[in-house]
Amino acid sequence: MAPTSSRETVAPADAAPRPDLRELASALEGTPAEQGLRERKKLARRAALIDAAQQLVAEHGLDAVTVEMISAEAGVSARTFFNYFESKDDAVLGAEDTGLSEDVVRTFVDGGPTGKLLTDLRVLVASLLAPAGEAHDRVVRAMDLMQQEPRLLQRHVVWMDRHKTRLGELFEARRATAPFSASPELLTMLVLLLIRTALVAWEHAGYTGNPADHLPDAVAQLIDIVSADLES
Amino acid sequence: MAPTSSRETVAPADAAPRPDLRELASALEGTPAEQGLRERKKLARRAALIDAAQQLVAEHGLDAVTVEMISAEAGVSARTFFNYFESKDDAVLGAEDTGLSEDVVRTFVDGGPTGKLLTDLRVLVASLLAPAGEAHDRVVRAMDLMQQEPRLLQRHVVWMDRHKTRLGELFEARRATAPFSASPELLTMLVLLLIRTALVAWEHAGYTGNPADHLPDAVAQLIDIVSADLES
DNA sequence: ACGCAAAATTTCATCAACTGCAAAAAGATG
DNA sequence: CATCTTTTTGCAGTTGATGAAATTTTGCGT
Repeated sequence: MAPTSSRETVAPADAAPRPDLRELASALEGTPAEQGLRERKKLARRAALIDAAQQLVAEHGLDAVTVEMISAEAGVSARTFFNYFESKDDAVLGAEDTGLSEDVVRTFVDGGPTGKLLTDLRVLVASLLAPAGEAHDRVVRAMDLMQQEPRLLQRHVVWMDRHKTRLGELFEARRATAPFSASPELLTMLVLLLIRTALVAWEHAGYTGNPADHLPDAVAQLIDIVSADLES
Repeated sequence: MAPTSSRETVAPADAAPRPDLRELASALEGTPAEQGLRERKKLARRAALIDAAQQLVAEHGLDAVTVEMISAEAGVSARTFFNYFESKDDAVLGAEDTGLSEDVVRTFVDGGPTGKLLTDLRVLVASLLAPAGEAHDRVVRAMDLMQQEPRLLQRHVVWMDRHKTRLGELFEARRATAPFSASPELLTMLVLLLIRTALVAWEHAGYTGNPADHLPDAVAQLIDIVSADLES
C-alpha cells in the first residue's frame, strides 16, 4: 500500500535519501533545458531503474530481487521495465551500448596511430573504456556488484559477442594496410583481456582516475611475460 | 532390452524399441559390468539427455527447443532433467567439470616444467584441453552449436569464474618459487585466451587432431604481436 | 525369494523472467 | 482544443527453474 506514491512531493531542495523517485526528480533537474520532456523523462526513468536495481541488489542479492521490485521502486510497471532493458542483469549493470567513434576506427584501420599493433590496440581499448570513466559512480557500483554476483560477469562475453563481427572487420581492414599474423579471434580475446585487466586494476586502485590509465601497465605485464619467455 | 542383468523386471512385455529409449539401451550395453545398475542408468540417462538436447538444438535452434522436448526425447520427466543439469545450456553443452590433475599442478607451482611462464602456462592449458580431445564427438557438436548460438559461449566465462580462485592460488604459489610481475587476473584472462584461441583454431582445422595441438601457434601469435611492438 | 530401506523419478504446485498485443495515457504539434 | 505520435500499462501466455510429496526403482540383508 502506497509504496512509492510521492507524485506530489517534489522536494528537490533537500537531499533526503528517498530512494523511490528522488533519482527521477534529480535527473529531470540534471537536464533542465534540453530536448523535449519526452526525452528527458526517458533518460530519467532509465536512470531510476538502474539506481533502483543496483541499490536493491546490493542490499538483497541478485536472485532475491525481482523485476517487479525494481519496477515498483522506480515507480513504473514491470512491463515498462522491459521496454528499457532486455534483462534484469542489463539493468543492474546499467548496460549502455558504447560503440567506437568513427575517427578512432579510421585511425586504427589505417595502421595508426603508431603502427605497432599492440600499442594501437591499447589506444582502441582506451577509447572503448573512456565512457566508463565518465559515468563514474554507476560503473563503480556495477563493478562492485560484479564482485558479489559473478554471474553478471558474463556481460563481458555478451558484449564481446555483440561486437565480435565489427572487431573482426576492423582487424581484417587493418591487415590490408599493416599486415600482421595474428588471428581475429586472438585479437578479440586480447581486447577482452585488456578491458578486464584494466577494469580490475582500476578497482584495486580504489576507482581513482580513469580505467584507461591502467592499460599501459596491463600491456607492460604482457610484454614482461612474453619477454621472459624469449630470453633463454 | 535387458540382456545385461540376471533378474530384470521386463515390464513392457512388448519390448519394441521405442525411439525415446533407443539411446538408453545402447548406452547401457556400452558399460556392461561396472558398478551397480543404478550408476549405469544414471550415466545412460545423462548421455541420452545430452544427445537429445544437441540433436534437437541442431535441428530447431536453441530457443525453439524446450526442456520438455528434450526430456520427452530422452524418455524422462522434465523435473528429472533438472536433477541432471542445472540449466538447459548445460545439457546442450554436455557440461563436464574437467579439473587439473595433481601432478600438472605441482609441476607448475614448482616453477616447471621449463621455468618460462608463458610456456608453462601453455602446458597447463594443454592439460586442461586434453579431455576435450578425448570426448571428441560430443565436444565437436558442442563447438558447432556454439557457432550457431553465441549465447552458449558464456560457458567459457562461467568456467573461468568457477576456477578463478583455484587459478589465482596456483599463480600465487608459483610466484613464491619463480617470481613474475603479472597479476593473477591477467594470467587468468590469458588462460582463457589460450583456451578459446586453441579451440577456434581446432574448429577451423576441421576438428582434426587435438585442440592442444594449436596452442603453440596461439603462443607464437602472441609473441609476434609483442615482438612487433618491441622492435624500433 | 522376500521384503524393507534408501535413492531416484514422477507428479503437482509455484515462482519469476520475458514477450506479444491492444487499449489507455501522455507528450508533441498545429 | 483537436489530432497525431510515442510510450506506458495491463493481461494472458510461454518457458526455465525449484520445492515437496507421492510413487517407483534399486540394493541388500534375512
